[in-house]
Amino acid sequence: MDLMKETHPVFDEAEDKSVVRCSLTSCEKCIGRSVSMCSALKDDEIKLLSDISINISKRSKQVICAEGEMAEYLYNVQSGCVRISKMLSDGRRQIIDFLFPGDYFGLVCDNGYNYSAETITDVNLCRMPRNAILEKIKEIPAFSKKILDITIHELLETQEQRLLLGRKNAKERLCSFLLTINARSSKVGFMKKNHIFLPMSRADIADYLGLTIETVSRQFTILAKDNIISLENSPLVRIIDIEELQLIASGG
Amino acid sequence: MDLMKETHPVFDEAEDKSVVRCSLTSCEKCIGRSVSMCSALKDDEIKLLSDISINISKRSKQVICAEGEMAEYLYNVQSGCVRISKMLSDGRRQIIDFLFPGDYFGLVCDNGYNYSAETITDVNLCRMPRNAILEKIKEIPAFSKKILDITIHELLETQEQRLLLGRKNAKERLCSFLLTINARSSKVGFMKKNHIFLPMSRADIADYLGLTIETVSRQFTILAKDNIISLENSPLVRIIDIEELQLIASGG
DNA sequence: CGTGCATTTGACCACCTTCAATAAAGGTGG
DNA sequence: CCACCTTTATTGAAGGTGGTCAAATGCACG
Repeated sequence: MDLMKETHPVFDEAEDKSVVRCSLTSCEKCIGRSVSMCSALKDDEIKLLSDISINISKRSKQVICAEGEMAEYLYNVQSGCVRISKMLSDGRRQIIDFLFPGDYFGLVCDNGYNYSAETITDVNLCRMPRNAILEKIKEIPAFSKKILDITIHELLETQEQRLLLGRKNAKERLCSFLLTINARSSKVGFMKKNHIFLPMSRADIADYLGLTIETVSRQFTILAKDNIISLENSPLVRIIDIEELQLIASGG
Repeated sequence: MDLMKETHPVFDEAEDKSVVRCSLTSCEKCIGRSVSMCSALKDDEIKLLSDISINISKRSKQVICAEGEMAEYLYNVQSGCVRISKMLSDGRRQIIDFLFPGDYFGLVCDNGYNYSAETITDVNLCRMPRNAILEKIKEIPAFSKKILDITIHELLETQEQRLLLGRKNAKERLCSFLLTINARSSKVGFMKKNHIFLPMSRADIADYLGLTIETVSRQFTILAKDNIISLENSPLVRIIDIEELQLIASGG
């Protein structure tokens, strides 16, 4: 049974007791209140949302939702790291994004979810019914505008990523990745300057960058040998030469 | 001077006389009125928009706007084909999308345009001031919702494209491309069933698919030899075996 | 201290790119 | 209308970047 849990992360007996009704106080403390879509809502509007939202805790390596599944809910990441990905029938995988506190997912889909979402670390989520959100979008212009702004920003990043996948080499891809993660985690503010925490595996990074595990590992080694980064304490990466990193990332 | 025109498509002495005020009747005839963002507007709202919009005609191979430039306008394609692309400093290019009648561009940017737009064929455009559109978004919920829907759809397609660029091989990429163009041009309804009109060059297709001209050309030849498509009359492609095309595109 | 998994490293290989030549198509001027 | 030139597309041969396969190392956990 322990093995089943590992290979089929859908098993999560802890789920039941980890689901709790959302309270106003939990909304007050939520990071989404200041940086995510909820920041466009007034206190009384938040109240309406919190009434239909629940807090969910999940252990790492669990499935939150699967590609193709009916899209019932929208999720906001409150703590931890989530990956969203798409798959080809033979198992080739493309990771679309790594989500950190304040990010949400589940809005962008037509009919069913167009990607799977899985936890990378232990995660706290806020789960809202999708159709209720769509109602709010129609009713509250400021909310609609905020969602649009976030979606546009997401589209910009995805277009940047297409330039990476279509035209950058392995080294340039990894440098771009490190800078992206650095910028995002420093924005959420839970890392020392120029220190990057990488909760995801080499396989995840590879599937995000359109490379293999081996190529990612080799490029890490090369960047460390060239004194551009340091890999001293494992899941942490220290950026030594950020200018050089930026130069490589942008294609020389 | 003629040479300048070729290498620097920014020169377009015909532009002045090809710019005309937008009229209500031109809005009535515009394809955007039924399929694009304008479909969310009532007649009197269209009137307000048409007052601040102008119609622009451009010859093929002209620059509409350049990456990094101040984003003043939003454009709606009324006829012809436009490509939008991003570049690396050394000239490597990634085409983000080919735009057909009914498509618009210029909304998604932060500060300046994040991509260049160039005409592939002769093109008719509707040009609107960007900040006026942003005002309308705030004022008219139905308009805001429509823009959001279009943006979400765009994001879905861009994510699908990331799976292509990150994980598909050359043959799968070209098959996916042919199916995408086929679906889009049949939606606008100006092509015979299973006939695809490809106004863009091999170089454009290559830069869209993250490949080289030669690889694209070779894959075309292979698909034709395998009787999956036919290349008889040049810019037109006929799909012979669409099921096979779909099978290859989705990774076997 | 041994097992299991992730990561690193090495050797070889394949797909796509690069370079180069040829063919076809398109545009211009005589 | 044809000759000439330019541009674009096709095809071939050689080369390189990243993939595949395999082994070794490191690390966490019982």
